[in-house]
Amino acid sequence: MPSTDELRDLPAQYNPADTERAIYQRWLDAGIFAADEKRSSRNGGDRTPFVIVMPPPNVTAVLHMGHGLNNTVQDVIVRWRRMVGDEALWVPGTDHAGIATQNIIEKQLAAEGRNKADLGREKFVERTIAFVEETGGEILRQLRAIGASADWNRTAYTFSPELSIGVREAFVQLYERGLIYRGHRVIHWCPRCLTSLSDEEAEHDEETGSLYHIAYPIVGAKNNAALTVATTRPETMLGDVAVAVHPDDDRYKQLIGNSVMLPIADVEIPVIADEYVDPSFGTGVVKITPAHDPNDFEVGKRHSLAMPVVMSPDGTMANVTDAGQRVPPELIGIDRFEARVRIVRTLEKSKRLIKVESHQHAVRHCYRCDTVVEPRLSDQWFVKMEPLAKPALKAVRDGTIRILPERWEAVYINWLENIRDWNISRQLWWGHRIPVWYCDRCNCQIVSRTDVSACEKCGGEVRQDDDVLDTWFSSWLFPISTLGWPDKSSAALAAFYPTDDLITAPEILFFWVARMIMAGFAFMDAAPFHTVYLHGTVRDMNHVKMSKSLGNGIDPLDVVHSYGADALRYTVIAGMGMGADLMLDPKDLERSFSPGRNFATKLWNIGRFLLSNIGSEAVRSVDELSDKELTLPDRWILARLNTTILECDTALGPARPEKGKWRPAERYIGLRLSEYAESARRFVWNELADWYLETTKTRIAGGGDDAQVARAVLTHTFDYALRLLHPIMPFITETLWQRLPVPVTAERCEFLAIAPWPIPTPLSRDDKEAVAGFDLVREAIGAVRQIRSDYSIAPATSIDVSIRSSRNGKLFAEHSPVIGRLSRSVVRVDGQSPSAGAAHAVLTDGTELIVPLGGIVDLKKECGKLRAELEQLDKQLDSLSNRLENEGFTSRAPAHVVEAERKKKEEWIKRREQLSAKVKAVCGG
RNA sequence: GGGCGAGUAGCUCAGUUGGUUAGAGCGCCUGCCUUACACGCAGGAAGUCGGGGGUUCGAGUCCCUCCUCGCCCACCA
Repeated sequence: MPSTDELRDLPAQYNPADTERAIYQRWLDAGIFAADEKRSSRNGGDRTPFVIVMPPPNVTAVLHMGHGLNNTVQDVIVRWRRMVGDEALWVPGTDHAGIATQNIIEKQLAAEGRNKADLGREKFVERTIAFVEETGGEILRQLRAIGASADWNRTAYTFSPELSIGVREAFVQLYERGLIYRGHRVIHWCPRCLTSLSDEEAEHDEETGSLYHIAYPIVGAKNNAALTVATTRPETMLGDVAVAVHPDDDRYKQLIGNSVMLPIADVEIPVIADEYVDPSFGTGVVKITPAHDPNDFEVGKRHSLAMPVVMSPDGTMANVTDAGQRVPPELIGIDRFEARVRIVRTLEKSKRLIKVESHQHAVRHCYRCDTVVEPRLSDQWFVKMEPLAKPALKAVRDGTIRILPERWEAVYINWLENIRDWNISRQLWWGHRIPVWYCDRCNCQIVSRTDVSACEKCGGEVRQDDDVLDTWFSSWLFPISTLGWPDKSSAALAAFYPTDDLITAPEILFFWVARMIMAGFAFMDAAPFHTVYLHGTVRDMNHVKMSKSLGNGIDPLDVVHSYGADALRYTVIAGMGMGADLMLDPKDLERSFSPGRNFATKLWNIGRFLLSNIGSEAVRSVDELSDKELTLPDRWILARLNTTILECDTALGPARPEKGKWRPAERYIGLRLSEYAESARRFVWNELADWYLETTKTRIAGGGDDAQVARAVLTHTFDYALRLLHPIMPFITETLWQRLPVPVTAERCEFLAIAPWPIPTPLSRDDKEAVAGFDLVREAIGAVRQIRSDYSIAPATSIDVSIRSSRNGKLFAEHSPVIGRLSRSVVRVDGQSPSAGAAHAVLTDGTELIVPLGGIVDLKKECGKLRAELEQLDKQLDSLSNRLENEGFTSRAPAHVVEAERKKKEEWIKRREQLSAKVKAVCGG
């Protein structure tokens, strides 16, 4: 424990930079973030486990506000549960981020004037590993700066050898269950990343394009008759193998079975009938390009059409497969968008272009590089999703899993109900290689958990599939793989799976959250967590999402440096309603973060007052204080503390469902972190600091037994306040708490971070009476302050206040020193009657306050103000009376409402009397 | 095209099952460096609750409709 001198030497200004790092190190040294499997009740220990798995940031990422928000929310919850006494585990980790990381290395190479082909696959992967080793994990180090209390011993990486075992296991298991298959179909292809993408990775973007109407001459028809097709993508027409019309479309019925001449390519293609065609759109005639459009692919399959591929993987025109010489030489090698322009120009010249309409449509883009994706026929590995989706749907429907805010549950359900198979193969070099080997000799395929060096059947040479798995194929296993799966005897898995909360942004609900739920059921037969909390997005003041590329970002480390981690955390938590976006001003950090810093400073100064006035001598325990010893303010603040603890607990809600499933009543409550923060802040600032602390000054200065009581209550209250605030502002609360004098009887727990979460103290006292009593005292102080302000009485001018009270005379007499001190007045109880020329105030209990104003103020002006106030009150009273006389109201409104209105009327009448007395006093006569 | 959310004080947002004088923080105005704190203290101004219609004794809250913004989903080329 620090010496008294040390306590007194608390610097006047709190400087987070001086202390945060050291405190964090002490937490680490003490191992308080490390969870122990043996202590988990699931392994026979005495603590209920509470587990959060961190959404692993990309291994190449640097900390931005989004991470700051996400991880602060997680840390607040984990710290709360740790204090409550759970065996709290927060599993940190990073994601190897296939495409994203590969893109970075490719950019590096490009800057060196090279490309990945120059290096070759092996060298490229080596280089990427080296890069990740050097820079990866930086983001996890940065998370420590904001106080993240993760169990760093368990830091996971989706591409580590341990987690890779799980990836293979998952693939093989699903394959064996018939849920992974190789499919030949049109998928989303990114011509820049040169890989296929899943449906989720190809993002829709609304764009204004053109709808080109093109004439395809009918073969053998007279007068150059033609069918006009409408398309947004003329460049794919070279791959057309038919034009389709609706079978019932009278306009075209008779042409079915005929042929048309495909312009430019100059090949004959049939006119076919297919229900897929919507006669009311465009011309009612659709060109069918099976290799470059998913719908056309289906049509092509139905009609057994050829599927010529007329574009290279990089998006340039070429006769790739089954295309013959459809692409004319002058277009070969031309980029698809340039080809579109040239084709349109050619059609125009040959009068085949009928018209061009402006057209709104959604175009899909690569979620990593924003390139327009190209639908492309290819062979890929798919996961059959419907069987996996079933239990995941049921879990949310039956309350095994809840999603907050509630509205996301509908979005989740809608997606799963319409789920489509998941393309998991990527034509990349960075990622988990697909565990499939091919033997060209006997033409077989081997799917294996371990590397295969020779064909099982013929002993021939084998080659592994070139493709890698979608990054999300490893991330979806994170809750189980980080805990040891597929080793089902893993102690960690037994102790900590299923986990509890999953906290992330809605953007990855489908990418990650839904798939984790499916994986949980598929591989562990249990939901991975019972609560999904989807928080908002960090935006600037124009509501634009913060991003480095837009330059509207805020570097959390800058904020930590200038304002402290606690200020950052407080701002993020207090400013964020359930699921709502968080607005911060990148151009004015002061505006965004000063409230948090100011609150930290407030705490610091309460601490300074407390330590310099109370010293480090052990205080008495509040449990031992008798009712008689406690003063009114003591009882008031203790009652307020109890209320505040309850408010915080209510806002935080139940940590887990009672019997494995959320009951409707509790399903959508809790995790209202901003309400929790606000309750704690209001208590500390507006009750503890503004009122209670002020009342202790005279008592502590007075010495004696009562000073000891004040010391004890103040210390206890601040102690508990620090506990309530610790999850939000861990650094400053720990710093101050470490120096708090401990009650004589208590055992000092080493760290606030593991000190017990407050529970309301059972008070034998009549709380209600205490609260009402001290509220009266506060009201008296407020009344005098109001008078001083109304009459512009300078602080230096001392005024006399007479208090007349029949019922609460004793109360005011007892607290007149406090009233005097806090209202800067000389207070006399049972003073004179109100007379003209005096300010007059009446408290709710009827107590009168009289302040003689002789020579101090302009009474005339004040008189006018008062009369206006009286008039206003009369009006309101009138309308209230009318309501009560309205039979519709008295007969139809519930009795308690009518009763409440009657009571209110009585109160107002009373207030009217008081006000007219005031008018009389000030205005005279 | 389908679905969801939002529109309340200058800004960011609370407003429980309808109950009658709509709240907080920041900002703003006034006065104070009162021996924990000017990163502070005290006092104050400020809202036709997006528009219109309806139900009701009573609507920010329920219903209908329109407007504006945002998000998610989607194989009409």
